[in-house]
Amino acid sequence: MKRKITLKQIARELEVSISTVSKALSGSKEISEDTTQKIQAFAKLYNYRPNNIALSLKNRKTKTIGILIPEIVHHFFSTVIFGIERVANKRGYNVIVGLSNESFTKEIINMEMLANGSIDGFILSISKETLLKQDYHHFHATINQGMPIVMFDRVVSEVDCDKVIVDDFNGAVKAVNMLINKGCENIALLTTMDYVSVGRLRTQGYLEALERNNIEANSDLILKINDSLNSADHLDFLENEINKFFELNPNIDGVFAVNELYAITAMKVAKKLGLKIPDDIQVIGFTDGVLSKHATPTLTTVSQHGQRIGEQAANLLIDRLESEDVEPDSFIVNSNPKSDFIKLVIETEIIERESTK
Amino acid sequence: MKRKITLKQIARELEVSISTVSKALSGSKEISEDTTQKIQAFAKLYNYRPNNIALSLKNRKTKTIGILIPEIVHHFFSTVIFGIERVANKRGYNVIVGLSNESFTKEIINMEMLANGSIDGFILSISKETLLKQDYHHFHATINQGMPIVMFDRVVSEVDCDKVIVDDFNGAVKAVNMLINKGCENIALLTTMDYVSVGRLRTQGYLEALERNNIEANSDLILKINDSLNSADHLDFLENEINKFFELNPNIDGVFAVNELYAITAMKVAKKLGLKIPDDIQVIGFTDGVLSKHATPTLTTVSQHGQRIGEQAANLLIDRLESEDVEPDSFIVNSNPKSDFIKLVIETEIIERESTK
DNA sequence: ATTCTTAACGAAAACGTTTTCGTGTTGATA
DNA sequence: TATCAACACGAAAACGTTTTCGTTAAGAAT
Repeated sequence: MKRKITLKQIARELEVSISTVSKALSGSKEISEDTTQKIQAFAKLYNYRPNNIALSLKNRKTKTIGILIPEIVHHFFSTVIFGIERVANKRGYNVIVGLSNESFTKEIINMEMLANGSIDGFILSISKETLLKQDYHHFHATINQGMPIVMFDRVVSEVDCDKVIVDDFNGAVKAVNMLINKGCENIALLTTMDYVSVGRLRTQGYLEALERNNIEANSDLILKINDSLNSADHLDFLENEINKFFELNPNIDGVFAVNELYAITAMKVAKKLGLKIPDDIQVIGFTDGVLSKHATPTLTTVSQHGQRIGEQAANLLIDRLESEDVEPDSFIVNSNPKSDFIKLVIETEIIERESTK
Repeated sequence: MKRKITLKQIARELEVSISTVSKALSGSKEISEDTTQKIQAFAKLYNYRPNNIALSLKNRKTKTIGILIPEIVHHFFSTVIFGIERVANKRGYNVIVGLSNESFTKEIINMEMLANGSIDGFILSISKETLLKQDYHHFHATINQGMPIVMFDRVVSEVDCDKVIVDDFNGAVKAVNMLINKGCENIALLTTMDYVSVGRLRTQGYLEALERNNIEANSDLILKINDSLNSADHLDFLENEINKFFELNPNIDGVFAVNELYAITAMKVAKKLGLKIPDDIQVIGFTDGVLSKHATPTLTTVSQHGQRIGEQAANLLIDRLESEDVEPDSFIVNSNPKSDFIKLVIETEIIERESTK
């Protein structure tokens, strides 16, 4: 087991100084042909690679970006990570991921753990608990320390930073419009509680689409589902809720659900009630995950392009990191700092499958 | 925007030396009560946190572990990451993830990028291309540099390191046994090409179970699917293959599939052919992912406990990392180095759902 | 013969820590 | 009064780089 070789060892072995070795390896013309040759050969032989940590310390930048997300066993989030990793890698960065598990405290701990030099900037999506508490001091703190943040999907106007969001509102409008165009007259909405902004926006889109088509919204057709309980119990609960809902409103001929799970559960319940999809009832979901593709019938859904979100977020962050190099402490008088932050809206796209006519 | 404060700045401000500050903050009794108080108060006020990079350089350990997996948009792998992150975090480690995208070259590049000081050790699952090429020099190289590796799921006997694997063989045996016990007489196997070890092991388990029950294996009932093409085309191709297969073998009354996708596709095809599940044909899959839970009917499947795999892998790695501290360069004469490596086998568990009687 | 370039290299600082080993002062002891 | 221990602190090395600024010697120019 041979430890990694360092400049110092090469220098000692070849009886030159550390600086000479460093220069020779970087091809400086300050060093003679002969010594350069000799040093480079030796380095190749021993497979010398500069130590990243030492470089990070010297350059005061780590070339790694921190991702902080609520959960990872989740199609949308893993798609975003994929996108981030793709461009990060291409641009010479590594990614280190932290999971908040939707917890405020874990979010803070994770940020503090990473903000002490381990990374150059954050890409994150806010945890549910943080959104509930509306306490954003940790974001402000790290931004104040000069560490840039890019938020995606679950963002918040109280924090000034670059953002990449899904056009939830228009995605919902498009979906509901499609249902209307395909002949639905009583369109139900399956949504979450309001504090998660994306749920709220999709709900608003639903209402907007109805209004644009001069259809009066009927609160009986809106089911808000409490998503606080987890997995195991949740599934039964969800099925029951939707079942009751459908039985109470037999006139429903279209369903717009704010996520995949609600949509396919609705399809399952509908089938059990003897309804034919898409003949008796049409369904559109949100998020183009694995469930939508493989459900029977396959689910028409609003795709959020998670990978693109990740790619854009990574580009925004890295652009900002590398622009900071140029203006060490801002030469330009910043007339309106807030306008500096970019908010990218990623358009949604409806993927038509079998659950609509 | 105030940059993070350092020991040096505290020292200058308080007119003491850097060493005094360091000692005071670590509570050394070498420093007087008074100065300690003063320094700690000042540090708290300015929210001092030691710089991780500097610590890493000094201690020659980064307290972060590198994860290298073939893909991340994949239920099993993200579950493993979840498990890793959980114990890593608990034990004071960060995780940095790299994606090989099943490519040999990307696997190597990623390893080299991380092996230069960024991490203390690897947890990885081998890419398909690497398995095909059977070229493992990069694993040997990093191990030789003193960087420990823990492999999971897709492992290989040629590399000496800790391993955490699923009991694919017995999982398959159990599944096929269950089908037999539930009355199936013509059990089909849906599997991949042999070079992915897990596919091979599950196939062997299938054969073993038949043999144990004195049922002669029938090669007509085994469908090996070429999984080299990706996603979009793949799905149609898969459905066609299985369709042909079912039509050619109308006597099939049980299906064991080596993954979720094959299983639910089989169910879909079966339903289209007018077969009732589980009455006419029973199906068991492998991997307890989101598809199994939400398919109609829900799928009986062999759960691999991805989270536990991740947790065990992380524990193995960290245990090894922290034991190395004690024996700097092994005092003990290692009589049999190979026996030092641990191979954990995580038992599978069959989750019974609606696709079996 | 003296000054000036230039080539080729080395010394040292810096990044932010921790830790070992001084060093000076104080009060007590012989 | 001389010695000693204890106390409180500082200097410096070390981790592995890069880079700035010497420094030396040789050859060219004056």
